[in-house]
Amino acid sequence: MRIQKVQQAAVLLFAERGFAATGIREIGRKLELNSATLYHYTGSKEDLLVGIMRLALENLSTMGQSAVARSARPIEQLGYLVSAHVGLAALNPLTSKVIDHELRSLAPRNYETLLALRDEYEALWAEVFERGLSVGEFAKDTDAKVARLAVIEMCNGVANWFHADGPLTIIEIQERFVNLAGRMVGVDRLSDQLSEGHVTPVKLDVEPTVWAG
Amino acid sequence: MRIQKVQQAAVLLFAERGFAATGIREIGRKLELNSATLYHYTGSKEDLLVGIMRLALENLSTMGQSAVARSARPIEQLGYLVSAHVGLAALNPLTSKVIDHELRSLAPRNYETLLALRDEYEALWAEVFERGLSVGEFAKDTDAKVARLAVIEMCNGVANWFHADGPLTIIEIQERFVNLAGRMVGVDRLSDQLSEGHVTPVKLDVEPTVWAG
Amino acid sequence: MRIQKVQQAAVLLFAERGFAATGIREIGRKLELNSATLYHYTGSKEDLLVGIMRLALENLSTMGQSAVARSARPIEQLGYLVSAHVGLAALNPLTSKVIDHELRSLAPRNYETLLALRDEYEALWAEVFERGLSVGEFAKDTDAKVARLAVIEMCNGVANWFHADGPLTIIEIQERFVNLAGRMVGVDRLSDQLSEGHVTPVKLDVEPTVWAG
Amino acid sequence: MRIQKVQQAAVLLFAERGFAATGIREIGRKLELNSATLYHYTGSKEDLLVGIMRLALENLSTMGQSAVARSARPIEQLGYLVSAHVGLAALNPLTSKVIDHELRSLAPRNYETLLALRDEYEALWAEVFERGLSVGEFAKDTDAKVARLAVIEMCNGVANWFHADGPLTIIEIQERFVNLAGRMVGVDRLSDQLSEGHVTPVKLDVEPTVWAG
DNA sequence: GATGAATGAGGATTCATTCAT
DNA sequence: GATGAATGAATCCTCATTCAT
Repeated sequence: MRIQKVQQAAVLLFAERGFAATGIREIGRKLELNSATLYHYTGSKEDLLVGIMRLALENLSTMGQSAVARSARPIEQLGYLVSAHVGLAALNPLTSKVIDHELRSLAPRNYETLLALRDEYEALWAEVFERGLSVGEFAKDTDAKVARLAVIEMCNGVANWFHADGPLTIIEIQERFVNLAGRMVGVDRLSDQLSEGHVTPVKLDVEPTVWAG
Repeated sequence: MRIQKVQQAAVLLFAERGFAATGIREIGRKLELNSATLYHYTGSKEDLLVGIMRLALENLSTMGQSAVARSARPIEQLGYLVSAHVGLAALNPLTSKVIDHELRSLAPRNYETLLALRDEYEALWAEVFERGLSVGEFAKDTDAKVARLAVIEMCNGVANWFHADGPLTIIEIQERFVNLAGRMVGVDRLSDQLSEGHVTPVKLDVEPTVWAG
Repeated sequence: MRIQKVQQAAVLLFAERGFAATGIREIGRKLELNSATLYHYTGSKEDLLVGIMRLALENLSTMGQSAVARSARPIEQLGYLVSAHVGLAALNPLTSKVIDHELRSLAPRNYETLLALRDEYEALWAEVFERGLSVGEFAKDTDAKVARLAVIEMCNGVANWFHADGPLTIIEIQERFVNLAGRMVGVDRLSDQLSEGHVTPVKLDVEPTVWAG
Repeated sequence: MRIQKVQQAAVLLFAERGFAATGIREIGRKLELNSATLYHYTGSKEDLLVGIMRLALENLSTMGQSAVARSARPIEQLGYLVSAHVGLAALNPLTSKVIDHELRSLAPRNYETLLALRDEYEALWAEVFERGLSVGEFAKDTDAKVARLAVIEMCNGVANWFHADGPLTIIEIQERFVNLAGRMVGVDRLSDQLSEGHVTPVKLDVEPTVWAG
């Protein structure tokens, strides 16, 4: 039994019912483990959540930096960011739900730390939008902040409805979302402009493997 | 003390911390009321949530129908839907968060009922996208389902960041979002095509009035 | 609305579920009355019980004294006591259950008072058994105390199973029980020796009228 | 701490104050245990009651079958049934009170199950009375049903007043009750006819040991 | 008489967590 | 690593009762 299994069980339940509504005993039950045993793997229920979120947010941030580094042109950077974000959300939907919804469940100390991680990530987007505008690659009438928030939120949504056994592959989702985002800033068929192709997402260690049925 | 005040206090806390993490005593404390007294106004904590969500979802659904009824052209219908949805989310951000996040907190019976309400609403959008494509008003390469989910999710996001005392008015938000949604289906400056102007949102009875400070 | 109706509703519920398991609101509901209104009729839930038990026990005691006064012979006195007790239990089964089971629900002060009433009544029986033995009307090998307790308990039992719409009339029950009690002290067909016939029981004001169906 | 101790504490309190009037905290206090700890031993307060009643009723039923099996003659069978029942009631008075009074405290599901157990036991008595009459061992004018109910009820009563430190031993109680029951069906000195002697009762695991003082 | 609103105390139960084994 | 027993605090909710209207 490894910490990873514990985190996966936690992610599954946190995503499904929420952190507050999930009992430590439920996590134990899912692992066929006494709840007391979980305390060999984690200091507290909140620590478990923090470990999950930190890993996911650090991954997201790193991925974002790589995405931006793929090109010097804001429009392409936007495409890679969307591709990476959507890829991560589609391949790790449960973990993505957790980072989207459970920041508020953290005690102040942890909240600050993890919020900083997320802000760092969002700052990448902000810069891309600002440069896209100043450089003139984005439509002039774009509101950088509103557009940024809209794009990120629409990408987050993927975690809510994407299913691996659905009609679309992850690459197809990425393509559609890149094109949608491109259009939002006035660029058509942005997907075609990504010379490196779509970002291949990584399956996070904390993402549980759910069997389709 | 009216049921409305109870619902507003509940919305405030449910939106902030989540349903599961909110105690009935906290709601009472916010109202300076003994927790037992709350049970004069509601049958249970879940009933309180159901009352709130039903009202909000019914409102959303009605609003959506009116929006669609404003025009026969899918592209305009999309604009009005976005305008209405964003308007509601901006004027009632806390209630919107609750309907976005707390469906999962409901027991099966209530879950089904309210999910049906939301599905009814989303069906309006689905029809608009399908007709927009078949009629040829939307760009041919639009994926109706993906685009619909993306647009709705980006509109929902407004509830997460909009503040009445921020730099933008509700109408400005509506305009920007209508334009973003228009572009997503290949139409520029959709806001200008809405002959009736933007939908004026209604402040829901359950939405608490928060004082900016 | 009279206190009597309140007492009847209370007896019905106390007999069915027990005093502790009956809520003041349930009594109100049965009367289509707000629970607060009940406090116009009684000082407290316990007062309600006390009123019921006092009336019933006083009735029982009075009835017992009359029964004993009907004859100077212990064996006939026993017959009349049984006839009276069984008659009361059969005509007022719910109230009888309450006095049999709910003494323990009373606070010390009330407990003492009502226990004294019941003891007074049981003393009548004790005297009859003692005189029956000393006078030689009861079989010599009778254990006065054991027989007395056995007879009383078996009579109490009537309240548990007698139904007005059952196959036996109250008089038939009385006859059978008088004969059983007679035999227990060695006298056959005691019922035939009761020159005054069976005691006609009184329907207590607190006994609810239940409709057979 | 064993489940048995928990059951004993529960029986003590349930017998004294009734199930509904007994708090889970009181049971804990009696055991010097936090009330939460009780939930390691039982699923709920009602489960605790069910466990107690099931054990007692199964014991009663088994004992009744053995009693009937001791002889082929109904009159002796009656004697053994009374001996067994009274013996059990005298040795386990608190548990007996619980099974006599608390069936009504059970939720429908449990109520049915345990009522069936009790009915099975009472069916043994019914058969004995019917055969006693048909075979001609019982007085011809006996009303089988009434006599049966009277005898059982008078035996149940033992639990209400018997004390181990009283003047009579259990065997003496058994003898007197067997004789009383015999006379009720027209047979004198039935105790002398029980060739196997009185039934030796078993102390149930759930019966608390109360120290006389 | 009657009631809606209100409450403090307490109901059963579950919580995250600790610790000796 | 693993667990059963244990607990204090908290959970939602119901209790009997009071009181202004």
